[in-house]
Amino acid sequence: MHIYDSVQKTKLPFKSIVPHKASIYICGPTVYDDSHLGHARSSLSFDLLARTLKALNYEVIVAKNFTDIDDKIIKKVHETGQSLKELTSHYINVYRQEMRALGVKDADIEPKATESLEAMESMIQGLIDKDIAYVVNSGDVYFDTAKDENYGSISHQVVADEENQSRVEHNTEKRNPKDFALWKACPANEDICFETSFSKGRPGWHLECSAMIEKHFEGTNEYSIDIHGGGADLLFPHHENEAAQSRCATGHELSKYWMHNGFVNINGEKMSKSLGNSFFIKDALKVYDGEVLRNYLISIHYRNDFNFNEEDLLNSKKRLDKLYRLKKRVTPTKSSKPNIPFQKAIMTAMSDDLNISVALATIDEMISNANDKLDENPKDKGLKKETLANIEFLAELLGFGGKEPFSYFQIGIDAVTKNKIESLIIARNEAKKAKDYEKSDAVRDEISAMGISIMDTADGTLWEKL
RNA sequence: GGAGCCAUCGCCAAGUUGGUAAGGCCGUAGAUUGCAAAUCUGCUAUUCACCAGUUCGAGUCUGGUUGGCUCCUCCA
Repeated sequence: MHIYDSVQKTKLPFKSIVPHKASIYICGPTVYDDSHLGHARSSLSFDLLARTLKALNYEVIVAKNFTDIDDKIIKKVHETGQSLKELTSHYINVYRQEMRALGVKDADIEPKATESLEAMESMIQGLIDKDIAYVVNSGDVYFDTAKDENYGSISHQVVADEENQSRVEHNTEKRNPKDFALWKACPANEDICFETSFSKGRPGWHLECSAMIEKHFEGTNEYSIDIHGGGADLLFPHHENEAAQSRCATGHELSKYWMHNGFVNINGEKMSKSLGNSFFIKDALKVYDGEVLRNYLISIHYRNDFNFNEEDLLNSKKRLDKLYRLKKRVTPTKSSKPNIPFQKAIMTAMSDDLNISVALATIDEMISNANDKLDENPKDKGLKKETLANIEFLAELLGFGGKEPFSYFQIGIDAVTKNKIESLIIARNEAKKAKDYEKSDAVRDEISAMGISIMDTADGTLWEKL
């Protein structure tokens, strides 16, 4: 397995800190709003990573956090009148459902910030004791970046004169403009806050992840985890700060490898909350099946920017349709073992920093070969069994192709419509038998008008929803 | 202002140690079919934004130019 490390900016062979085990931590969502396609892509990217490592016989532990306390959440609590718990658990549940709809496997550990306050407090206290962190009059606790000589080694952002360059207004109590909050004291009129030895307040965003990683992973004396993942926008300052805190708190590096996924753009523009052009997963799922959406979102390498548009989505759906048509041809049958060269080719591609394009090309080739052979010998049982095994292998590794093929082509069709289609097909076949092609074509037009495509095969007339 | 990424056929897109351009969509010719659809086969980039350099040889390395994007502010 080779993965691209964003810190060293090069592809590196993956050597886990404990042999045959891989620990992965992914920065999850802040739960105050619905998730958008960017969250989906990030999740999908690391889902693919975890699945690939599992297929390579690693024992994989994935942790993905929920940031369930921060200013935006507090603001929304006050706006809606809901309790903190009501609000955050709602969005956590929605997130989980949406991720499942996209075929993302649940993380093994899903820590919440509010359930990790002790770990945070002790990490902060430890940094204060070492004089790496300091408490200011307001009660805020800041990290003194000047105390960490490796600060900047993650993102390579060397901000020499940040005070002049930055557009941020700095708290004048900070020792250094680069210093960032580990803990934010709450205003007197704020009741959503937590008591600690240094002040009543809430955790800083960067600190949460560091504390949760230390809480849930054992690590070694070199690293806490193998891979830390997240969106490309988190590299700086979020991951830089995480790394600094952890380095100073534990005496070793936080993560051996850092991976960052690219953005999802809509109309060539970055999708973000502040731009207000978010495409929410819930809205996408109203129009497209979760598996189709997954297949599309993973079809472009995770580090590239992703330009979402319907034409490309339909293109990728066509490839998935072909896979399911092949599955239909080999159903029903019992699977045997996947074809070894095929399996190897897919694993080689995915082991190369998740080279999905090569994997997809390999799948297209497998489909083409299988169809070709089935054209020659439709009753080739051995081929059918192997083909089904190939598809099942893909379903496990890439998370698509696992559905029963006939139902795949009937997604969104209710029983009444289904009956109507089937009776029309019978009517058409009767007309065909009588060689009344004018009538049979008219019936076909009627079926097409319903958005259904039909195809005459040796096994009878099959239909698909377009 | 600082840091960095990207530019390959009409569209999407692969191309780790430089060795002579994967795959999909679309289009097109054919096999098959009552006609379609599906499936299969053939064809479809002397060329990788542009210029210069290194080299026997560069899409791949170096320098520059142009164009697009991101981070430095909550953000996946």
